[in-house]
Amino acid sequence: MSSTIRDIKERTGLSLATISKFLNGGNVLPENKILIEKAIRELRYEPNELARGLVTNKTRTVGVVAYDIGSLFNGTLLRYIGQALRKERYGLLICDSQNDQTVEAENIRFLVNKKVDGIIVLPISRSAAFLKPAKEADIPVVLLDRPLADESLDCVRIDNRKAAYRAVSRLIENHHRKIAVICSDERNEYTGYERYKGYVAAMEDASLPIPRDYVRKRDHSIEFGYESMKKLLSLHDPPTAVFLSNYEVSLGAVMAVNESELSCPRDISLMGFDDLILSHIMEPRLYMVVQPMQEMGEKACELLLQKINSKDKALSSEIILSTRISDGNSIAQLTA
Amino acid sequence: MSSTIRDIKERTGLSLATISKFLNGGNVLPENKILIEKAIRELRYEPNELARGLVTNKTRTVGVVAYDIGSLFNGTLLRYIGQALRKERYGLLICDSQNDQTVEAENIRFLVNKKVDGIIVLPISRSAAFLKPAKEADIPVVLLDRPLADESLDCVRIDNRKAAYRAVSRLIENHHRKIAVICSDERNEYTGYERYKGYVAAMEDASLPIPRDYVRKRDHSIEFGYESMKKLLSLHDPPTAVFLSNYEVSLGAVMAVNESELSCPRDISLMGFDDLILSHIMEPRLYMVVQPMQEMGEKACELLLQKINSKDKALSSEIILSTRISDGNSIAQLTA
DNA sequence: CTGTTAGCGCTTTCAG
DNA sequence: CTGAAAGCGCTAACAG
Repeated sequence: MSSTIRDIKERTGLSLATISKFLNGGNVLPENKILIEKAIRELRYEPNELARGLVTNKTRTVGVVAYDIGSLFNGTLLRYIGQALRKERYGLLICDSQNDQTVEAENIRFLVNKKVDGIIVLPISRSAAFLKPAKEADIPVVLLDRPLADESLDCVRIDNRKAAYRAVSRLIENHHRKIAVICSDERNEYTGYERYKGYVAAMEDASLPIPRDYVRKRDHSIEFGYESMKKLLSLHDPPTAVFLSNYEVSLGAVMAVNESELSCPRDISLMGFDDLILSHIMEPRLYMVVQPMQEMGEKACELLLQKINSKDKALSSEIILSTRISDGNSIAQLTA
Repeated sequence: MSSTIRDIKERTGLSLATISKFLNGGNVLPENKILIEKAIRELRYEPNELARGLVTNKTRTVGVVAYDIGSLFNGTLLRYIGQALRKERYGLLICDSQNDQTVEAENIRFLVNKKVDGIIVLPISRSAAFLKPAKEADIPVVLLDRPLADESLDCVRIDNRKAAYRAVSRLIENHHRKIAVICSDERNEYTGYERYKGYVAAMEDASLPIPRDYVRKRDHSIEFGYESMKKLLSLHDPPTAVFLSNYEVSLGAVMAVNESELSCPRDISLMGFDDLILSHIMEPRLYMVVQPMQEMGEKACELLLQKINSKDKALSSEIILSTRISDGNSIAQLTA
């Protein structure tokens, strides 16, 4: 059994209050300070955070609910969040929703019961209902990557539609007119839908047609990217460029191109999304929409800590971070 | 503020003890049961887990300390662990060590302070020192993927050396004699070293030479796999086969081959490690050493829960799970 | 600066 | 089956 503050009391002859005060950074006589420090060392005392949390209603711990801990996007963001929180001496509790709304709701309840001081959510659900337990317990929440449909809460994200618009525009600037898109289904995913809309807007603004065959919508997976690219390449009137609207799809699509007889950018130009691991190492080096992952993680933490430390819950703010397009060699400039 | 057991007492006129008993699954009169359930619903009561943990010293929560949450290997394992724990109605707290021993040690202390019932560790450190806080608090620990050098603790893993030996033997069976290896450095990583040893043993048992140029040792990264494969392919006496000893390296190496003029398996045969996302979709389909990720996650949970629920701490056991080699088309059969 | 006292929300004897 | 009371380990007034 580990030792308690009471053992220190016995050992030092001081009162609980004095010791507690010392532990929390208060001022005590130098001689007592030495006494207490010695006792702590000898007893290997560690404060019981449960007891502490029970009385203070603060745990100096932040919870993160991620929609899929197995995905690189989530993993990368989690890493940055962890680093940011560590700097502020906050602990981090991560929960995986396994892409399942039921689990997601449970996770919120779990963290609320653990009395975390705040929660960062990478949500699956589009509705705010699952956040109710946090709201009732008055625990601040910040959304990351995806906002909700029915309530505007604090959120850190990019403007997916604009990012996609710019990406497709870049292809158009290079005189591509036959541009296809591979993206995830709107029913599944907020970001997929937004990016698709961006593609459509860019095409329409340039008065370019969007043949049905050029739109491949399904899910956020390597398999889908691979299959779709194979299909696109085998069309009797194939596109000259493809907008790959997320990381997994980008990976799969590049694999399909590399397996084929065709080469990028000679035969097909590519614009990808999310530079997670591949851009620096593979050929063709993809032009990609780059999300500021680190900044996203950091801003989410910053915003959350701010809400934690100021009980004026103010209006909720959306922080929209800007993306950039990293240059590669995957786009051919066609002649006008 | 959320409601407490006391509010239920007021509402029902029953005593704290009765309500507590009900909450913990004890028997109460049917009429009281109804009364309590109604009050719980109306007050949206949720037990305060801190208070509960403070008195019971049980939190029904397991902590996992992963060495790098951004890696697919960790992420995949975490996903399975989460699923297994959920089935047993245990909560899960994940901590990321950011590949840093200091953070790793902090994470252990953090979880101990959170009074988790047990901890699963995917360790960075090779020495057991960082686990001391858990030991002192009498919290059971199970290692996953990697054992420690100086103490034999409960551990779930594969036999890396044997797995590598078999993988390389498979190449040899196909009459390859010039076989290279790309692996991580022994100073960095236990598994890398073991796999390298397996490679060496297989080569020696077959009396095959190991030219210095054929051994590329550094780190567990896509970049390194890519660079190394480029180097190997450009040797004046290149290997006919390469053993890629981990997932990242496998990815990078395949990219390098696909970019080159050479083709697999015609010009170069490949044996990979860890089937995380690519095997089903890419060409060449790699022969790979497959770790039973799901079983690893599940066994680790099983073993831990067993230790949690039996205070006889018995001897520590190592569970060595078997690997298999999944067939692909990345190995050419040479003529004897 | 230090000590006394109460109490956070819950479980757990022990009587009844 | 139920209730009264003690206490888990700590912090937070308030006096001194």
